[in-house]
Amino acid sequence: MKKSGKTTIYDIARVTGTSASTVSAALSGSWERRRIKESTAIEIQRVAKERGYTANLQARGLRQARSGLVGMIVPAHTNRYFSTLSNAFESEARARGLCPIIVSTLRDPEEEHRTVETLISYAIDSLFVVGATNPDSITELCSDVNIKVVNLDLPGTKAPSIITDDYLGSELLTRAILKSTKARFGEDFGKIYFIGGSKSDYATAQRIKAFKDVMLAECGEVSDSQIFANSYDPNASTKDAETIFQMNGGLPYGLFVNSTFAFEGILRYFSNLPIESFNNITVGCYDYDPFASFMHFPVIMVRQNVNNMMAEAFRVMESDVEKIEIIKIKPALVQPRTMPDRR
Amino acid sequence: MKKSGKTTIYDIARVTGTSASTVSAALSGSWERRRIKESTAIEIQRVAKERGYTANLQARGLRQARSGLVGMIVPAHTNRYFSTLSNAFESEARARGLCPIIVSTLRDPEEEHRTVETLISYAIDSLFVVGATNPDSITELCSDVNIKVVNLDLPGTKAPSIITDDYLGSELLTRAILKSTKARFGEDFGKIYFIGGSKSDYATAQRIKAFKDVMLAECGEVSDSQIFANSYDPNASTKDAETIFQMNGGLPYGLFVNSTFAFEGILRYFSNLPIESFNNITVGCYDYDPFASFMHFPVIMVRQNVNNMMAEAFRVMESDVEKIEIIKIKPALVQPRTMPDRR
DNA sequence: ATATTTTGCACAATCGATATAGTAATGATG
DNA sequence: CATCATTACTATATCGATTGTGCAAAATAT
Repeated sequence: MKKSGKTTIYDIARVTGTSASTVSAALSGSWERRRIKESTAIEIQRVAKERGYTANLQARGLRQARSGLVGMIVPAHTNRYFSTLSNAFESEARARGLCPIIVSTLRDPEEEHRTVETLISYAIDSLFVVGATNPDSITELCSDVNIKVVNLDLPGTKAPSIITDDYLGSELLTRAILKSTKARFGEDFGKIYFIGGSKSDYATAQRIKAFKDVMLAECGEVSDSQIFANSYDPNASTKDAETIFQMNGGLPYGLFVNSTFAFEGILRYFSNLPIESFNNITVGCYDYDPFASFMHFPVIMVRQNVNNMMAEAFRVMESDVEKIEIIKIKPALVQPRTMPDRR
Repeated sequence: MKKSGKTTIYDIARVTGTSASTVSAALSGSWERRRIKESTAIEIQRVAKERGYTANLQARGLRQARSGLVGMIVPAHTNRYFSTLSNAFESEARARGLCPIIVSTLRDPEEEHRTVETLISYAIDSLFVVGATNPDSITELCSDVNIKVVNLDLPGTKAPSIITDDYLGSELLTRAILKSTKARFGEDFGKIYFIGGSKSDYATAQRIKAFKDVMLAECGEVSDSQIFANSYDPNASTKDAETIFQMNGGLPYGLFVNSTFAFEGILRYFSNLPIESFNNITVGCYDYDPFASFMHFPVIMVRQNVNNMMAEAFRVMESDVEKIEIIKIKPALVQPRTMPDRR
C-alpha cells in the first residue's frame, strides 16, 4: 500500500511503463488526437480503474485556469423557493459534468462579497447570483477575472438577469385574494394589507406596484398605510402582523404576504390568536411552499417557475452573445388546498 | 490593464521589487517566522490590497494537499430539516474560515458515490455525510485518501456518527399522538398508522420500534399492518395514505408521519378529501417544518436539535481521538400551533 | 580589524495535470 | 538510397503558491 494519498498519473506511468503525458492523454480522452496507440490507452485506462485513479482537479484547474466548479449564492437555504432553485441548479450543473457549489449569504452584502471572493479564489467557471442585495457589485468582482455571471430572482444592470414576472404574479395574486374574499363575504371586507420584503428591491417594488394598481382598480382606493415592506426578516413581519391586527381591530379579510420568510414571521404571531380569529382571512403568499398551502385558513400561493428560470439561466450563461437583458418568466397561482368555509 | 485574469504573487513581487516567496510570506502571515522586515511586509500587503489580490486557492491547495473546502452531502435541499442542517453547517464552517460545499445526492447510492469522488478530487479536507444510504462505503472511499468523515442523521460503523435519539423522539411523538387523540375522543379511536421512511434504515427502524412499544403498552396491541415504511418518496406516501383511508374507512384518528417528505406526499392525497374528513385526525410528524405546524388539523412535530448536532459533528471532526462512537442528541416535541376542536 | 551571529531576502523544488515541442523508429516516395 | 511523412511516444515548461535552503549584508562580538 502506498504511504498515503491518491494515485497520480505518475504512479500509473510507472506501472504501465509509460510517461505522465501519455497517461494524461489516455485518461483525459485526448489520446486519439495525441496519437497514442489504442492498446496503450486501453491498458492505461485499465490500470487507472484498477487503482481507483481520479484526477486531482485542483491540479487540472490550476493548469487550465478553470475548475469545473459552478457557483451559486442564495440568500438562505431554509426557504422552499430557494432550495427548489438549488435543486434545479444542481441538476443542470450535473447534466453538464460540472460540480455545483451553493453558498448562502444571508442577504448580507458583506457576506455576499466575501463569499464571491472565496469562490473566485477557487476559480469557479461561472456564478449564478440569486436574490443578491447588490448584484452589480458582484458582477464587477467577477468580470475583473473573466467569470460570467447570471442574476436570478433580482435583476442587475451589468449581467443578464432571469426573474419572475413579478408584476404579473402580484397582479394575479392580488386579484385572487380579492376574488376569494368577495366570494366569501361580498363587498364589505375592509382593508387588505401587504406584508414583507424590502421596498428597495426590484421584486418587492414591482409587487407593491401591482398590488396598488389592482386595489385601486377594484376597490377605488389604496394607501401606503396598507403596505409593510421593510425587511425580509421574519421577526419584522411578526411585529407588522401585530400592528395590523391592532390597526384593523382583528385580522384583515385579506393579506398579501410577500415571501414565505414573512409568512413564517406572521405565523409566529398567528399562533397566539384564538382559532376564531381566522374565520375571515384569506392569505395570498408570493412564493410557494407545499405545507403553507394547507393552513386552516385559505392560502393562495404564487409558484415561480423555478425549472424554467434555471434552464434559461444556463442557456444565457452558455450563449455567446453577451446581451445584458432581463428575461421574465411567468409564475403560476396555486389555489388553496383547503378552503374551509366557517362563516 | 493586465491582459486578463487575477493578480498573482509574481505581479506583486514585480511591482514591489521583491520575490514571490517574500510576497507569499508577507501575505500568508508567515512573514515573522520567515524573518521578513516589517516594513517590507506592510508594503507588500498594501500593494496586494490595492490590486485586489486574493490567493489562488487551487494553487495553494495543490501545494499543501489540502484545500480549505469542507464537504457535506445531504439527501435533498427541499426539506426543512436538511436545509436547517445546511444552514448550521455553513455557520460552523465559516466560523473556521473554511469554505462549505453542500451537495444533494437524492438518496441515490450511485450519486452519493460519484459526488464523494468528485469532492475528493477537489481535495476537500473533511466530509460530513448526512442521511446517506450507505455511510460506510463513503467512509472507505475517504479513508483511502485520509479524509476524515463524520456521519449525521444516519449512523455508520466506520466513522463517528451524530444522530438524534430516534427511539426517544418516536416514543415522545407516539405518546403525544395518543394523548391528543384520547383527550379529544376518549378511548375509542381505532387504529393508528405509521407512514414513511424506509424500514431498512436505522432511524426508521428505531422509530418503528418505539412506535410499536408505545402502542403495545398503551393500547395492548399493534400489528405490522399499521406500518407503511417502504420509501422516502412522497409519491409512495400518497398511495399509502389512500390505502390507509380505504382500509380504515376514512382517515384514522392518529397518524405517525415519518419525515416531512412523507407528509408532503400524504398532503397530496389529503387535498382531494372534503374538509370534514379531518375532524378526527391527529398527525404526528417526525421532523419539523414551521408551516406544517399550522395545518387545519393538529400536527405534533419532532424537532431535531440541528445546532447541537452540527456543533457536536465539528467537535468530533476536530478531536484527535479517533473513536468510532454514536452520539445521540435529544430531540424536542413541537406542539400544534393550531388545535381546532370541531367535534 | 577580524570572526561570528543575525537579519532579510532570493532561489529553486514541489504539488499533479496538461500542452507544446521534440525525437526515435518505421514506412512511403521519388 | 536519400528524403519526407507518419506513428507513437517522451521531455519539459507551465499554472500559482508554499517552503527548505542558501547566501549576501548588516550588526554584534572578540
